[in-house]
Amino acid sequence: MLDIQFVRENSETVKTGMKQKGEEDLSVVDRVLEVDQTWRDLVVQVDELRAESNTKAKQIGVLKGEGKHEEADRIIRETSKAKEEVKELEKKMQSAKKERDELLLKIPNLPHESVPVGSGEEDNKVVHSWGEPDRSDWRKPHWELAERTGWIDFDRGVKVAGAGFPFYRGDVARLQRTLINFFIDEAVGQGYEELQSPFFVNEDSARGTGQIPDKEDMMYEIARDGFFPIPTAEVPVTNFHRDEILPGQELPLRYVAYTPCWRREAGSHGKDVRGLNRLHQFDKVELVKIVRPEDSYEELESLRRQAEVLLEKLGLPYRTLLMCTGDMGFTQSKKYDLEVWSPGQKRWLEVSSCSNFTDYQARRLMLRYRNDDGKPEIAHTLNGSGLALPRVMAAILEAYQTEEGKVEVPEVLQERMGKKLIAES
RNA sequence: GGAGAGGUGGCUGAGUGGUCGAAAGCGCUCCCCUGCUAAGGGAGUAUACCCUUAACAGGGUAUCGAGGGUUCGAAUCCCUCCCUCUCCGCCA
Repeated sequence: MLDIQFVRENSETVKTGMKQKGEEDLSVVDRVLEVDQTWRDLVVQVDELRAESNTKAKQIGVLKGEGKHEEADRIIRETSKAKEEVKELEKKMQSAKKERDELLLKIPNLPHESVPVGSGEEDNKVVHSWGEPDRSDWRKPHWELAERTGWIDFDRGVKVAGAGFPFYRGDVARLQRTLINFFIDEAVGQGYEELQSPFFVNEDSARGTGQIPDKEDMMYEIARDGFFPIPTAEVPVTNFHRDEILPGQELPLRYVAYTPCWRREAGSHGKDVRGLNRLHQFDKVELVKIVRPEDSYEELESLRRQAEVLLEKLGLPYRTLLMCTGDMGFTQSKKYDLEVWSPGQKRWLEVSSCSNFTDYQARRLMLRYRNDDGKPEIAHTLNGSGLALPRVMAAILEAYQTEEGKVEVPEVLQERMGKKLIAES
């Protein structure tokens, strides 16, 4: 959420940013300010009343200590009246605070000035591209290849779990594991700390990174035990330092974590989601950064670069999009999407999304650091996929397939993989 | 899963109804002292919010695992939940 103080002082800036992000109801800003004022008035009243009764309680203590019981009883009688009043005002104050914060959560993070203003996909800017997309006609989409060879077993996945839960077999399973290791090792080589996280989180964590209440439908829920299977490693890893004040010299913190991800993907079916394009369970290597506010946009560039290099090393043509204001997420101030070319489908597939959340996410997490003045300050958080596995797998299968229906192993993986060619098993 | 013990500031740890946001020690910061080092002396050292102020700063409120209750007054008493430790059971 945004800093209430900032909203108080910059309501017009907030509205402008909201409009750019495609929010229609700007009245929420005024309502926040209104309820905030109500709350502040109540705080003053309650604090005064409490100060008064604190003073009296102390007097009573002193009087009783001195044995002046009658005087003490007199004050007690006075005070018990005020008690009711405090209770009532406290209730009002709490509900005003709650209302204000709920409204505040409806205000999105504001876009950075470098983000193109626009309303949809068509306004996203291609800022970088690498490699030549292969538009020849003979390449099969990965699902045809995978089904025919039995490398990826969608049908048995349906039997055992459901649609969107495939089995990977033999060399393709091995290729996936090799890719995961490759991605992690690359990040570790760049100074990221590897983290193995829980795959389930509690409600506080889901709330911390904003899955609740905005994106509840995205997650599976294990209601009986109060867990949510993670939709992305962003959730456990960013929550790692929730409610902490980090020593300033520890920043920037950079983490890399491999996890499976579970997403309900309610309502998405059809051609675009065939094969590996969209799954209920998939693997992802995620990069998370916790940085000083003044560094966060620079850190976003290096984060994006970290992800881009992986595709280059794999020899997969891709392009990088700077998302426009209208196509950005609620909590993001700036976001890049990396799209790999899928030569079998003749389309771009999103394999990474690198975002700067500035202090928006960290405020909710109470994730702070001690700045150079020794004062606690909200840190900035960033994350990006490096990379999401299924679509990279799809692109590899399609781009590296041979006319005999085999798949070459990308050179950078050959040694780790222990082979150069994946043949039908 | 059963039985018991416990959760206090950066850390250790005292505090079982009143002047306790909290003793003491350690750590940290600044100052003094001492040729250097070590030792010693003094001061300071949580977080959030609100109010006043141009600012420096000052005042107030809340917070002793979380939430609720009793009371004029709760770290201290009661209830619920969470977590940690010990023993037993189970288990990769």
